[in-house]
Amino acid sequence: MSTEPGPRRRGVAETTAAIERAAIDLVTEHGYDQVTVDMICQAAGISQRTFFNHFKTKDAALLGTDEPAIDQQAAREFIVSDGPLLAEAAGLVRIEPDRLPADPSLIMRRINAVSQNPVLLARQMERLTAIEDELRQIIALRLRQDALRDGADEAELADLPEQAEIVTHLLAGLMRYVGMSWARAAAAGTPPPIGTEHLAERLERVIRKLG
Amino acid sequence: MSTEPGPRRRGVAETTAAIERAAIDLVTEHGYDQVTVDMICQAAGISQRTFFNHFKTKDAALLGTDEPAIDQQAAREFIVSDGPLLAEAAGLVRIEPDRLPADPSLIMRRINAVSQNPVLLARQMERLTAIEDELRQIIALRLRQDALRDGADEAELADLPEQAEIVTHLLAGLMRYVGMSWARAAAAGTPPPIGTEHLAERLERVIRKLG
DNA sequence: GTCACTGTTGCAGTCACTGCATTCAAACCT
DNA sequence: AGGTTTGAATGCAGTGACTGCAACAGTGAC
Repeated sequence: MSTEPGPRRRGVAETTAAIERAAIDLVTEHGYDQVTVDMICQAAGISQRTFFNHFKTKDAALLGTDEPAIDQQAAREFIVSDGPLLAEAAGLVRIEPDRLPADPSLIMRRINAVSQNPVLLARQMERLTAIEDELRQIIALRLRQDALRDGADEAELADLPEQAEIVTHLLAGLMRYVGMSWARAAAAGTPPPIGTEHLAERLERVIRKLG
Repeated sequence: MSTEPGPRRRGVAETTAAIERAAIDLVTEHGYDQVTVDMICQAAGISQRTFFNHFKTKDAALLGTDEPAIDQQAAREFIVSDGPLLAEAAGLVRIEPDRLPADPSLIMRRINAVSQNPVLLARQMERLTAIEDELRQIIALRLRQDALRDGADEAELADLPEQAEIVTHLLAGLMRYVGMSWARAAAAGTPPPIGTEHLAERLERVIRKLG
């Protein structure tokens, strides 16, 4: 029909990357509401059906395939550590490096796009809830370690699961904070946003007030 | 045309309530995915256009018009109090009584429906973010009070806004916990779910571990 | 060459949601 | 009472996200 010979055989990874790039570019230029899936498809040179073969939703394409996950090695160390709980726990959540887009500038543009769109920001935050379960189990183990170390009684041990849940939710809130400040710094042009180290001292001060 | 004489003049409130009731009933019976807006409209005896005149989205009809809000009187007391910060702050968020549905059993059915649907649960949680801004300002005022009382220095005062944001996010996580346990208790049939009083002692124990 | 595999596609259809113009009952006015 | 205004409800046509299905075309294996 045209000069393009049927299906482009460029492999899953390339097509996926092309979609992500097109999506970010368009949203950066026109804003979230003004961009349709059809526009993204056209820019990426694929059909709409192909788009939805690669991404479950329009939002997913904008957020990318790199999801936050728990660093298993760090989790093992965290469980037996006796350092500041929240600050250490905040360091558990990472993004798997091999899932990151090949083009590094894409990350920056994505952070920019996401931080300027309430809808995307909300979706981004929702992703964190996906790992909350895993997180809760790790925190339960850590609390158990702490309790045993302190020689806790029966009643206190029984309350640990519930406490783990509270801590997990507190932590989820904290991760949202980290995400937001990261996005904000990125949007403002400040190059390397905060890590969790910077957070530790501040958290300590905050927690002292909570009692 | 039919026996029904044109548009039912039953007032906004009644129609809204009818939609809410129909929505909850259907989702309770068939599950979220199996219920379409058309079905809700038919059950409520209205047109689809009317549905969207009353609710912005399908989700909104299921969650109801009663949104969480900050109790202004409680907020004023909170700012000058020197009690446990997080536990007290968790008590600030209420649902305006006059916004609650007339039929009390509707609330129970709604909590049940929402707690069994991840999508709705997520939307419910999103609503909390709407008041986070207001919350942050109140917490900033409270932190300022605390700081002045303790005779804080210049540097510490400058850090207060950032601290207020951290506390707000921690608190947001905590409110999600309260909401979840409430929903869980309701789903399990346990009649009166926890209040924030019950939370206070537990929180104290948790926070002691966070340092 | 044939065959299985896989990435891609078109198409038809569903569902959520919107803008616009219209209708009808009730309240208001004279 | 008769005319006007108002506000809830509606029909309709259209957009945009998303799905299921069947088909098609390069790619590599035998």
